Amino acid sequence: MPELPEVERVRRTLEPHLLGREIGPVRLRRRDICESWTTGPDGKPKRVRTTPAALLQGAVVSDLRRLGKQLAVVADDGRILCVHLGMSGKLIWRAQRPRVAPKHEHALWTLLPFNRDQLPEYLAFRDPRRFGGLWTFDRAELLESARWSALGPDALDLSGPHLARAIVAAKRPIKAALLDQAIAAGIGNIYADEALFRARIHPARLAASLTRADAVRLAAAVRHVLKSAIRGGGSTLRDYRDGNDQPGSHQLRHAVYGRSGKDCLRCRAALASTTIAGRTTVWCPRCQPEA
DNA sequence: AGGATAGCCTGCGGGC
DNA sequence: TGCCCGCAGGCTATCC
Repeated sequence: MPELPEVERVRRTLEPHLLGREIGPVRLRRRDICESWTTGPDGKPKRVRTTPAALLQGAVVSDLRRLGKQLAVVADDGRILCVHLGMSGKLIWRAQRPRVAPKHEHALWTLLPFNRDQLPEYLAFRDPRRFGGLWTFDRAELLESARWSALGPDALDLSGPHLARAIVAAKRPIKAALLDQAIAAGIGNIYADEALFRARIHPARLAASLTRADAVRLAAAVRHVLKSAIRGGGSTLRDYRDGNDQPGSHQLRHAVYGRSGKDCLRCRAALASTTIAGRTTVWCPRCQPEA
């Protein structure tokens, strides 16, 4: 699924289509992919049935925000829609409504035209595996308090000192810590491996065993790898498409992910692979020593 | 209490 | 050709 760079590409490609737009009729085909919350009389969040209004029908989009792998469509009246793409989710702008709804297209928003002589456009959420989903809140602060507060800083801003502090006592592999969204939001399996390779740190090393210098180097590698992937349009292994349905090309630049058994691009040693935190992990035994 | 593991889903590619 | 298996970019609930 999309990790931070892919979600950021979706955000950037959808921005021109959505900002300032009024949302028309909304169609939710599968109710079970969406969760809606309002502020109760006691001020506490209250789960409610999803309505078209909760899905921003009638609202004007004022902002498109991202934290880690999550995207939020902000309306000018405070309503907010959070989208998580999971493994196979796509959020795609369409110039026309398809004659037949594509399989697994769970939600479709009408984007009203800016001028009367133009036709409406559409925004579609499609997610075959349904690991992703939609969350709506009647106030933007609810998204922060109910959902985004569980996330660490966005991985694009991950600082060495923050990472060092977060892992100082962590008795798990450093790769598992990188995948933990509470430590930094946005890193997934691809970019965890790529960042560890760049920082020359073995993925199975106990997180607490990293020196402060290691952590500083690793945080810089995370930022570099993510920024480079954003420039490359994200990684399209199979499914990923940006908001305009275009694939990325950064997969061509992966140094280790998906290259098990192939030569290390730095030293020519054969890349090794194993399972860490339940995920396939690839590294160079020579460039990323165990010690 | 933190950390590992199974489970949620569909689709695709490889091997037989 | 076709079927079955394993595997996939994420996260959570559950167990130890």
